[in-house]
Amino acid sequence: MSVHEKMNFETKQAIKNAFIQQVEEVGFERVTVKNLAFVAEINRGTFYLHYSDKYDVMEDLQQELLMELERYVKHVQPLDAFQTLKMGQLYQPFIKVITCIKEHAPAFRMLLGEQGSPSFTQKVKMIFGSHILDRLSLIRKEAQDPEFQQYLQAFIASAILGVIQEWLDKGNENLTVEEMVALHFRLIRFLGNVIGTI
Amino acid sequence: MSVHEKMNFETKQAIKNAFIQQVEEVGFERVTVKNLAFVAEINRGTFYLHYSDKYDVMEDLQQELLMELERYVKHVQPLDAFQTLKMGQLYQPFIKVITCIKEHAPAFRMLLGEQGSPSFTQKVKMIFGSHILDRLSLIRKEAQDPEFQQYLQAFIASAILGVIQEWLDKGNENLTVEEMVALHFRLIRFLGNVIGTI
DNA sequence: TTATCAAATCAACATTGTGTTCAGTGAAGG
DNA sequence: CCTTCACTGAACACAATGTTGATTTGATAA
Repeated sequence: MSVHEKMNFETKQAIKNAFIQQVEEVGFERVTVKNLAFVAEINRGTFYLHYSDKYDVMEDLQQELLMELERYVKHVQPLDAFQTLKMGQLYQPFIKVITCIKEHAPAFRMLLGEQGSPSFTQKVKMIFGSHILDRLSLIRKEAQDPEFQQYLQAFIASAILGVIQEWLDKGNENLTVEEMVALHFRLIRFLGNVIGTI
Repeated sequence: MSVHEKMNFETKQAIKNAFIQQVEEVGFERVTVKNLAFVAEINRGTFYLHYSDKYDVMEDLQQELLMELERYVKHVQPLDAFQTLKMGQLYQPFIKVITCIKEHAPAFRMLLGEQGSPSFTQKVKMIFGSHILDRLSLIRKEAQDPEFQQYLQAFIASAILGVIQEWLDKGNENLTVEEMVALHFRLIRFLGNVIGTI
């Protein structure tokens, strides 16, 4: 634990950036405090004035991003059964999620990537999955069965996050937020058609 | 590297089991060779006769499971556009995947879980995603556009794996393989309906 | 200008896990 | 009976950890 109350914000930020860079480079397990200090250009002792260990940095970073994600998702328009029937309304939370992730792309790319954290991925799914499910259950009573609801949420949230992960992998300049939304419309429409023919 | 050629198979197995148990308990990063040896009830030196470090164990375990998964998935009936039109045919690879994962539930639960490996998860998605996509592109020319195909595969494979992860979490006695398949039919039918009303 | 104080530095320390080596043990099989 | 071989146990140098205490830096404000 740190003894000091107020500390240089930029040092913490430097540590977090070094952390993101190092995890991408060697994977979380191979990150050492020694190397973090070197990359962040601080003394190893200074690290311990801010964090107790590398797990502490990881948690701080995840907390920061999850709160940011909540903030974005919460600012959707209030729920309304009639409005929800419009696709744009149903996907309001989804648009927010894409925007937020694009805003913090390097951190999300790391945490959702091959060297990232499964528990973080799970939490991200929960956050926007529950918001989408809230809207779905307004227009479909079937989506209110708790057992089914749970799997439905896992299904939809995983599908969307899977596409987002692919998008982050490619380097996110490839597609804009609007194109991502259009892509999802196309994917869902495609699936609907396939199902229709069977 | 190990010096010996033939070694006791049970010792390697004991190490792998200890590894699965330890990763679930403390997470991969906190697993130590010292503890693995203790849990597996072998001398620490003996560990190094079989593996060079804990990463080596992780890779061995992943290889073993990925090859097993390939084996299951490959044994599907040959592709045929007419047959593929039947839902059961389209989901042949999917049924194989569920069966294989259920067969090796403890290892998959660990590797696909919150303490698991994102890169392993990615590889599993690729294996069964590509098989499903092969079948889909037989009946839908749209699924042949490489750019779209890539995202479609991520979308479908992630959705299915999301449900499987949920199923593993709950303890897999909860649903049988047949019920899992039925659940997926229901999920896809549900989505089709929702899309239809928009 | 100078005194102050928080933040960062630097060196030293005990501790813990690593990976390697090597002499020894004990059971199975020719 | 004696060889073989997986495994044991103890010792080793090495590297990263987390902590401590003394010291330097630099911004602020009296």
